Amino acid sequence: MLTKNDRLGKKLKDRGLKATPQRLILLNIIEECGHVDIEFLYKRLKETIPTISISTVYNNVKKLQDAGIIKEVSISAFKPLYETNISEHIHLVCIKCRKIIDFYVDKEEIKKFFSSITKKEILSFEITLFYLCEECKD
Amino acid sequence: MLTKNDRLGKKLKDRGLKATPQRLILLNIIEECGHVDIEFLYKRLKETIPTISISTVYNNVKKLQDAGIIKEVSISAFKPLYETNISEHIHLVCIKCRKIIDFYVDKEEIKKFFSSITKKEILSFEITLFYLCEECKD
DNA sequence: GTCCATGCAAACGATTTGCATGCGT
DNA sequence: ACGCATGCAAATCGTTTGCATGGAC
Repeated sequence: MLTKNDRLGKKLKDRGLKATPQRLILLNIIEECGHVDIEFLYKRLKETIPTISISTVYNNVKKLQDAGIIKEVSISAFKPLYETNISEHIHLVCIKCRKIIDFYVDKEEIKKFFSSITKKEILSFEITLFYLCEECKD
Repeated sequence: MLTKNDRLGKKLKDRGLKATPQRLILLNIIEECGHVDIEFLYKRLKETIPTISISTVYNNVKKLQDAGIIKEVSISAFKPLYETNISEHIHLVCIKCRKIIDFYVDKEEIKKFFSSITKKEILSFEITLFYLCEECKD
């Protein structure tokens, strides 16, 4: 039975990165909170490690990105966000509360749909859909 | 018969913005070049108006965005880009030469497709597709 | 002992703001 | 004459870098 920290530590070591407390907590925050920006990460990290430096946050986010452990999300009117979800999915954004949720799709189905529309071989995609979530419909 | 400047000037005045030379040329550059960043705009504007200030570029880009005349494009690994195209379309990005082209779609068809997949009423979308363009296939 | 990550401070780049000037109406 | 846009400089914000320290292997 692997603890959460063991699992996150393994994730890091598998890519040749040391499993420091800073990195474990950072990964944990991203996993739990979904789509977070640098500022949010820094604030949350400081709760556990009050001495953490903002440069450590930036440096680690970049390292984890390069290692393919986290991914940057670009959505207009949002700051760059980070997520641990590597598998292909699309984002659903509520136009009112701005909450972002992941929606898993059949990657091949999406690629096929757009290949047929564009008459080009689509290799990958970034898709954000805007809607009004249940809570905001009231 | 409207000249290009008349047309761009009207676009500005219709939204309550003055049609200054800086704004007319800025709009003209975005229209001609498609997806441009601030730096590119500034360099190109200086060719015609050598005294133009970078703050004028920033301020005008923001004003035109607020007025709905130009739109910001967010794509991972790209700086924020601006386009005059307001009508809904998707972006095709070559993974090799990074050239971006617009592809016009039937908005309703796209919304219907994703509404049926997600079981939610999709109101709008931001879609970027990655592919290998003809020139780069060699 | 070596390597790498950290925290701090300084540097840097991008963007915003305040203000004096000047143009267009 | 008035209001807004401009250009400049300074201020600010976000991000990166250099470096000394310290911990893990």
